[in-house]
Amino acid sequence: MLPAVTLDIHSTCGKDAGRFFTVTRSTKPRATLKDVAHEANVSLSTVSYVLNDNEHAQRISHTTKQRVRDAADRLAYKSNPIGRALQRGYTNQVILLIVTWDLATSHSATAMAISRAAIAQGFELTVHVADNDAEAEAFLKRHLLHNVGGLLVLWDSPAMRESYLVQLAAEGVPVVDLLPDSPAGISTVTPDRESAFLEGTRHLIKLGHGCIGLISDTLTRPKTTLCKLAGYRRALQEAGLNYVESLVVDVTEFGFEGGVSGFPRLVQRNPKVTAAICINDAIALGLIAAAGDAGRRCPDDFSVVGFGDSTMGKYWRPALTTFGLLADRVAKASVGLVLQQRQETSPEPKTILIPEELIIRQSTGPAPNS
Amino acid sequence: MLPAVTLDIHSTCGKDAGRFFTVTRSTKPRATLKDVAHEANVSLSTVSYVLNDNEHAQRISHTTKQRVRDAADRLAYKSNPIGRALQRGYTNQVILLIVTWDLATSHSATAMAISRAAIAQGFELTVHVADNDAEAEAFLKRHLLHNVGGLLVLWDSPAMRESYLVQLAAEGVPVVDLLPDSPAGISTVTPDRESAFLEGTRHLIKLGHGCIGLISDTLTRPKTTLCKLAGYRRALQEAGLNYVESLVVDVTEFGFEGGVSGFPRLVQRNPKVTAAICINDAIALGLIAAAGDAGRRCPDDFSVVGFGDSTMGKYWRPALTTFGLLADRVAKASVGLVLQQRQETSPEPKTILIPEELIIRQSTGPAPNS
DNA sequence: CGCAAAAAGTTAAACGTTTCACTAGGACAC
DNA sequence: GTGTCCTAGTGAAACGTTTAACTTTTTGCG
Repeated sequence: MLPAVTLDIHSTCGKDAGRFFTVTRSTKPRATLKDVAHEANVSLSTVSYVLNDNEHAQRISHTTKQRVRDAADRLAYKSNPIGRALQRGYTNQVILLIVTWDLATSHSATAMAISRAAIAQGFELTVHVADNDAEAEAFLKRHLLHNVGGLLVLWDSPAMRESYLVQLAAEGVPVVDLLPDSPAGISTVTPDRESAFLEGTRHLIKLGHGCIGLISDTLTRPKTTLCKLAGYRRALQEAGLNYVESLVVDVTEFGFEGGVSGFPRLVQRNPKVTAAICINDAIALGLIAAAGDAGRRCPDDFSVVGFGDSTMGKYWRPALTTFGLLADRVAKASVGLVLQQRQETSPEPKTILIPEELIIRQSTGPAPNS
Repeated sequence: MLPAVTLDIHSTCGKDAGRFFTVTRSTKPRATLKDVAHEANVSLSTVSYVLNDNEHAQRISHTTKQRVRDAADRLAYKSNPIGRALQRGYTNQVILLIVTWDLATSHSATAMAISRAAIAQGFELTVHVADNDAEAEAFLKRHLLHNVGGLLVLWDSPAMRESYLVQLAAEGVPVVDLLPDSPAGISTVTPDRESAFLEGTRHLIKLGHGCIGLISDTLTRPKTTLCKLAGYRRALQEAGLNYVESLVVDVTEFGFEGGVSGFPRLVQRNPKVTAAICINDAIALGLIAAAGDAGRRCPDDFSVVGFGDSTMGKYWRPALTTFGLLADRVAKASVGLVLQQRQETSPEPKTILIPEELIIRQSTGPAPNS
């Protein structure tokens, strides 16, 4: 009945494994509506009405209701979601599709928050991690499309999203994209990177810094980085400061090492620079470390702002000033959007920006020569 | 048809939201087996046999098979997992239930790894995060028990696991526990904490340390901590060193601050101590920080070993010597166990221990006075 | 008393699949 | 010509729900 399978578990078996207390499976099948109906001496539909507490349930007498409920209790009846889904034509399952090379980052925290939010709205969250585009494609082609309550997508490649998400949305699946640069017509929930960098740069300006660097991605900047850059430029403009190309340093390595290599390049090109804002925390910490190695203490000689509120940054010394994403709000908003799209027959795509919170710690201070 | 819902999304709406490219839902329902049968001019059952490539499919001529497959392609038929699940009586859904107060740790990494492993075996992973025991209970009572392929559990409370998991297993749900101290009769996959601490303590002894502290949990030690303690004691015993009560320090705060407060207590009670092994990375980093504050540099004056291979520890200076869990192996083993239990009618509980890898970095060095 | 309308349920079809049991038609042997 | 076996399928029940449409009984009212 069940498909055959070959196992391949290479591992040591614990010494107290198999205490010879073997669980024997009870073969007694679970109670169904039919069983309850029989037990309560009513028809199957009556049981369904009572247990779902429908509008139709008002047409059923109180005594019968009680009899049904008692019977259900006696038989420990639990409704079978499969049967229900088949009849109703939809499930309460929301799928989170993650296609990305870097899982270490906040994605998993987002996933957990989404699970919570989904549960709160009566959904259940299925997480599908794909290692590459091909796997994700296979998944979408095969499994999906059927009866799913909604689809949330964390997919690095905009091209791939373009080719699949639009089609899915057209087929009636509520799709919400969690990264910017979404295809037209797809709803998006994403952190407000521009406002964050606006606020972060403002923070540095207010501290007296007049020459502020931006440590960025590789040259082929994704939309996420462009948003951050835009915020940075707006803050400079507001304050009447010039935007200088040389203050934006592109690092090729994405993490800590990127920050380490970025510092000398930034300082060499701009001797007067006293602060920098970085596109993520790891780069920021690398920058602090490299600055320290070069004899410039943070925050006395050099201020640094990160992005992402990593645990690393929290416990680093000096503790990192950074932006925390309100993962709960992202989760709530995206699940909410799915729900909303399920209701409407021709939903209008929405973009919801979730603000990031500036967390001021020790890595930013007054400009040294002020 | 769909349940009504009230939304409550408080957030700024992006300026380029709703580019007035509205996706209109095609109302055309998806093709079913029936449609394919009609298209190919065969009976419904024939289509089922062909598309599943059953043993019965051998009784069907090659030409008919091709006709069916062509028809399915033309209609873009995709099998409906709900219908299938209802008929078969089981799903390929594995549920990961996480009930814990600390989500920041490796749980989410494990979750992602399990998702991967599940997919590789043809399952899909549903993650259910519960904030407390009551929520988890509600979930198990309501949703679960039905048609689920398996249940993986990360639940802090052993008492709760005791009361639910055993019952579930008896009802035929393959249950795998991912924390130690499992109820009797439940299969477990868990890191081999004892061997890790054995190896970690050995590492310190080999470096010449003769007085090694252990920074532990609160006094009501969970099984996880007891395992670690056992490994520590075994290593001491092997080396002919005495086990001294005062070298084991219980900290009340679980994270970084715990390490900070633990250091003075350890040193005060044992002036000769030159190294410590900690039950997690955060405590270890706190310990290093506190040691530095007290004028004892790591690793020259004081060696520290952590547990968990956090990103923090990786980029800390000095980089932390710690243990990395092979999350992929945990995932593979646990999904494998679920599969295995599904096959057997009265499965024997197994305990699989996954080894942890000692990652030697900069926070451990030769004992100072050797 | 007679009729309408409300109250309290019941019947049966439908959702999409799987699979056991059956059959129509032909080939082959005797 | 009859019986047996094989090939290539078909028919129909079953899985557990939901729900539109119907029925039966009771009550209200003139």
